[in-house]
Amino acid sequence: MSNIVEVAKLAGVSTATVSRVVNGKGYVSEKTKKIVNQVIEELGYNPSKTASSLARRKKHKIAVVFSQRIINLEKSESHFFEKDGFYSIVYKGIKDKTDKYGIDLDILVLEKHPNPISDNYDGFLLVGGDFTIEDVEKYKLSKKPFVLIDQHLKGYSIDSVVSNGYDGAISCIDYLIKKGYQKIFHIHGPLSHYGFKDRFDGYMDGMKMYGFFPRTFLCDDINDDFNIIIPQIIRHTGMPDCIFAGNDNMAKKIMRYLISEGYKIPEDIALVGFDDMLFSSLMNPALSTVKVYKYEMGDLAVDRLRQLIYEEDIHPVKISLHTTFIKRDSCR
Amino acid sequence: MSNIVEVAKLAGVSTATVSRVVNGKGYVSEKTKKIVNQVIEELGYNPSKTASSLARRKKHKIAVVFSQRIINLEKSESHFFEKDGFYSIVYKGIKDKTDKYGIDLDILVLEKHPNPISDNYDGFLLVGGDFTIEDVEKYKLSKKPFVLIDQHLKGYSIDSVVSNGYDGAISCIDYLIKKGYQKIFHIHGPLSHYGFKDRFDGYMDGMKMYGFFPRTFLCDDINDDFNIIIPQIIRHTGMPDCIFAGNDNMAKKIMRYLISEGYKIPEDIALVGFDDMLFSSLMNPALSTVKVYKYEMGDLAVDRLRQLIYEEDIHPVKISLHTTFIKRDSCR
DNA sequence: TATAATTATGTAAACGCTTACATTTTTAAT
DNA sequence: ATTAAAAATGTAAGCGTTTACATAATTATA
Repeated sequence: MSNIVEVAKLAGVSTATVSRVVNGKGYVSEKTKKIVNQVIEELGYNPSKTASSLARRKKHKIAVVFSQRIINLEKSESHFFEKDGFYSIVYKGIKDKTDKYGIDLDILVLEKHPNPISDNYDGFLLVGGDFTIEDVEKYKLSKKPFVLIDQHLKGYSIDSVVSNGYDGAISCIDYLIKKGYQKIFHIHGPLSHYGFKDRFDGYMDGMKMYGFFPRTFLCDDINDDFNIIIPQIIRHTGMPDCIFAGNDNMAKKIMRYLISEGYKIPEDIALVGFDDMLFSSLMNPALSTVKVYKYEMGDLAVDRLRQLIYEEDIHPVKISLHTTFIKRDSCR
Repeated sequence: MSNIVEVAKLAGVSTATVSRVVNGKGYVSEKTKKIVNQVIEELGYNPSKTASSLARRKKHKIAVVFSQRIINLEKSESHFFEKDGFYSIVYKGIKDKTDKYGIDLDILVLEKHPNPISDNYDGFLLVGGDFTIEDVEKYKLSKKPFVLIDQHLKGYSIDSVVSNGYDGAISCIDYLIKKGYQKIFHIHGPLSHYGFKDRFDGYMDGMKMYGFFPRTFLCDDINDDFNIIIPQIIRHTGMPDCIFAGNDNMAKKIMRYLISEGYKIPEDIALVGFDDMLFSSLMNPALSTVKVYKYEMGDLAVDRLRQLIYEEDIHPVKISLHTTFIKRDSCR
């Protein structure tokens, strides 16, 4: 294994210069850049990450933290995710990007991981709506940068990458209303989850914008039995002409119920989801939904975290990825 | 973050001594050991892995390599395994042990991983029967230690951790014969896989030992349709009174066929598997099998690799974990 | 053309450990 | 009591980078 000294010697420059061309920062003339790169090529020089880590005081290693709930949800137990889950795709975006940058990645479970574990990582990716301000405070104490994915805490200046559910919901409602739907119900999950809250707000504003009466129903998106919930809602509030579900998983369960009760979709009742999961286009009828860019969320979050780690005086931002309404067969 | 120098200063010793107590090697008196540990405790000193890696020229990082076939087999696609597969449990053994030692672990796919990737790892764990001598030669070239898991290449002095299928098969055949079975057929997978070969040899020797005629049938354990294979075998060779399958997965498929054809197990025909998978005890009838210590294979392999990495002049060994016959309901 | 600003390169001190080797202390052997 | 061996500790040179700072070369400006 050749090292930076050999390269420097052969190229007739100092190690500092080699370091500069390798890392692409600082002034280097084109001429020397070329020479150095040539020597690097010849020697098959591979900079030592370890030495670099020591000198830079960076480990080139981050952790992605999931809540136990998410891990269970995506059915992992001993190792990891099924491939089709929402967060599984977010994770794929993360993993591909960290691989590309040569950043090591560990998976941590929020409820389990010991404190202070922060010594081992340059930063954290906190994934999912379960993160509370209390959780986040702990990471703040660690003085290591982190970014929230698919969660944002109102009133706190915390870096986050989320999907723009608000505008997605509005464009969806907009479409539905223009198609003549009037009694559009919104069935959503816990509003402590940013995703649900944002979609909720979009729905509300969308309905009000057109002067329609919004009707929303909170449920436990994971544990509730929709065969019980839906008839309850209908009994209390009357029959909607369209149900706008908080996500595709809920929409799936709702559809199952509706079909089992003999409703025709979309003739008797329309149904729209949110997320655009892999299964959504395969449902029968194919589910109209609002596409969330899950992979891109992961991808962007890594970029963001990298900036926070390697650059200084970065102002916190909330990155919101636009969503797109996808019309399929479950609505007119 | 405190460092070794602070600890040394406070403890009134040299950094060398601190290093010795931290790593538990070299001479240190009990007295100083106590003092140093106390200071470490007080300061919450956490040795820098990075610095240690640099000084030791070790990365504290290994890779576990699976073949694409195994990954597919255990249904992973984007991330990783289902939890119940054979290699999934081996992996769990590996993961727990590396976590314990603070060794980083990467998963690589044999067919995909670029060469030379060896710079990034201290060593390799090569998992599964798909590894050929050609594959292995590549790792030899890298000059990094590696150990084969669940595979052993005849005639080569390569470190490996396998299960003792030979004695397991013998004890199984021994049991069956003593129970009066005489026409015991063995249906096995490719003999290039050490596991199958070893069990095969055990079966052969066990049968011969009692003077019974062995009958063996090779099949593609993954792709073959047992609804076709089994009747073929019976037609050609006559009806066995017991089938000894190369592994539980095959036994499962065989049982499915036999039951569909109306055979009573074990009254009409007995069936025994190998591995003791999670599902085996849940089958109906519960499958008799030979338990393979999968978790322990992973666990031991890590220990072994660690020795190879950190100690010198280690003589190569083959570690063979004894198996145990488990009598359930699928045989007398 | 002289001077300032910009760009290019080099020097050398970190980063936080490990370890070969040297030295001192303790224990054992005679 | 002397000497040898074993045990304990220390010294200091690495490990392979990065980077603050200094210096030199080039380009722009007046």
